[in-house]
Amino acid sequence: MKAQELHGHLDALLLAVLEQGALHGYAIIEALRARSDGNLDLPTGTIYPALRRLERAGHVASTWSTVNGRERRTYQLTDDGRRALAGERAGWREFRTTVGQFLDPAGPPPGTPA
Amino acid sequence: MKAQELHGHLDALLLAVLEQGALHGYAIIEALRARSDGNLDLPTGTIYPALRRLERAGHVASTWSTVNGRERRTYQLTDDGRRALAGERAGWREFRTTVGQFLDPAGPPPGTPA
DNA sequence: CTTCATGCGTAGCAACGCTACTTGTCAGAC
DNA sequence: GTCTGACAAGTAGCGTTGCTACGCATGAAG
Repeated sequence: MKAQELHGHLDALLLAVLEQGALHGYAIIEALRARSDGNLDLPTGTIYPALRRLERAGHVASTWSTVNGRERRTYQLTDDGRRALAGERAGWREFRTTVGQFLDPAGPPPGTPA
Repeated sequence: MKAQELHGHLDALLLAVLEQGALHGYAIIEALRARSDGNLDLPTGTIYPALRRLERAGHVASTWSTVNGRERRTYQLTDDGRRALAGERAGWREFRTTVGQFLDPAGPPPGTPA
């Protein structure tokens, strides 16, 4: 899929991936690819700057480690990040509903129950 | 809602609004606001350039008319635009599913049935 | 010894929507 | 008579964001 459309939702995806456990950048890329059935194949030039943004924002924290002589920077969600993720989820639901009113076939999307 | 997230989906929204009949720019803004329960309140600086993009792309065609001494530019979907809208709908569904795999609570989103 | 997977990173670009502004008519308030 | 506000169109310039295309380094495999 054209990843251009991700605009503004990438941060949420990253937080969601890290929700299930700390990962380093390279592993995040693979996790995104795996969990999306290969639909999301994001280049490093997208991920690394995004992670630094998230760190600057306080949503994630990073720690360096060396595995097999290779330097890894492992990112983990902070409490602030967890809160941010909740907000992103709410925002996503609203976005999805709003846009869905125009692009989904008629009938209320049951993804937003009650 | 933050319209920033619209990035890449605005064209689809515009095509979807025009699907139900030709409208002029100002009316499109009101239609978006109405059909989204006020969630989508887009400024003219967003709509007008977008419509010109769509026209340049051949997805819509415009005709001028004067109503009550006020100049109106009415946009209507072209056949090409109708095809584009179908594509946008497919893209939206894919996007929604992909991102939903990360941001929606577990369980298959019934918005994508079968 | 060279290639490939792993792993991090930056510089510069392009796309897109937003803010802020301008121009103009008409209706209604003052 | 004037002025405000809804209607109606438009542009210039900005900021954010993701992408392309690089560079650097290690370890394993051929």
